[in-house]
Amino acid sequence: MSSTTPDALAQRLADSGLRSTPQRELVYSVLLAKRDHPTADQVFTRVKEELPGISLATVYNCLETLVSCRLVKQVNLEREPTRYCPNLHPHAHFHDEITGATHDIDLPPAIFSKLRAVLPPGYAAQGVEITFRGKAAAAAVTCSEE
Amino acid sequence: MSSTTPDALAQRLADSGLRSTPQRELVYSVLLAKRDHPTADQVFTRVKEELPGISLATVYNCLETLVSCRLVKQVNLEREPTRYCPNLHPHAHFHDEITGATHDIDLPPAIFSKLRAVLPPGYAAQGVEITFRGKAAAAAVTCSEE
DNA sequence: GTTGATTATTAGAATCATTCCAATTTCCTG
DNA sequence: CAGGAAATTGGAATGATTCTAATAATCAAC
Repeated sequence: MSSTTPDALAQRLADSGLRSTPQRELVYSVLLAKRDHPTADQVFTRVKEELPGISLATVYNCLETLVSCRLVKQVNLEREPTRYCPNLHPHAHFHDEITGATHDIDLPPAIFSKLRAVLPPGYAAQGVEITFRGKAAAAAVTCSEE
Repeated sequence: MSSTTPDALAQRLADSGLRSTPQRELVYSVLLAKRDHPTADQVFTRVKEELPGISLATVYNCLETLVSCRLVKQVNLEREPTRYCPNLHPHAHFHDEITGATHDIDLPPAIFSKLRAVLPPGYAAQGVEITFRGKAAAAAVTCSEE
């Protein structure tokens, strides 16, 4: 599992010339603590328990900062609110249509060469995003669970 | 190529107990005419040239109707406005980050079994969505071009 | 450690795609 | 034609996100 600890945050921020702040640390630790792909609003709710004075704008700012530091990825499903994911491994998402939960699916590196093969010549993909929709077995557990 | 003509529309609508209207036909023909994955707003602009009195709400309604008839698919990239696509073949999307254009990429059926294989037991995918990001060669042309 | 300059946070206003609403209008069916 | 269902319409409402301008925290040098 990606051993990206909250401690790593200060370093990453410094690398980008940014400061480590209580808000940023808390937002990041909330993402690490419960990897259920929360929305900004859900992060806001969780973070407020520890830091009641924080504002939603700050949560958005912190999330944006974490994304720009490449510590967190955004996940967009349909037109729903953006979700945030601290899993940096190459992975796909499985959107359970029954529960609404989103699970991470680890991807073997081999799949990427197979996918690249479907691109016509001249297409240079810098990234791929794979999203499944369907039903997940109740007991199913991968690298991320709710 | 999918030979879904505007004529097929009336039949599909009837199958769903819906009426064929000038607005619906025009919206659909606009999608067929230029397969560049337009947004609702872009469809609105194109449709107004022929039917100046049409309202944006109607365009949204028509698009929604076409989607519910399974004649058109929605494409969501990041948090950008929803785009509409009359290509019913299984296909991926390639989002050209330079031009902003979205191209269809035909998918060989084999890729689906490979993708299904990455799912842990218990996960039943009903659909997959694959989106590439990167640069497309200028001359690149697939089943859909701008 | 005070002074500035830079960077963060904040509350609330603004934006923008989309949906909702209530009021016509259109279209069948009898 | 009359009645009723289905569509369309303009405008208001929604909701996630971004912007703005003001305040607060932090850092670097003196």
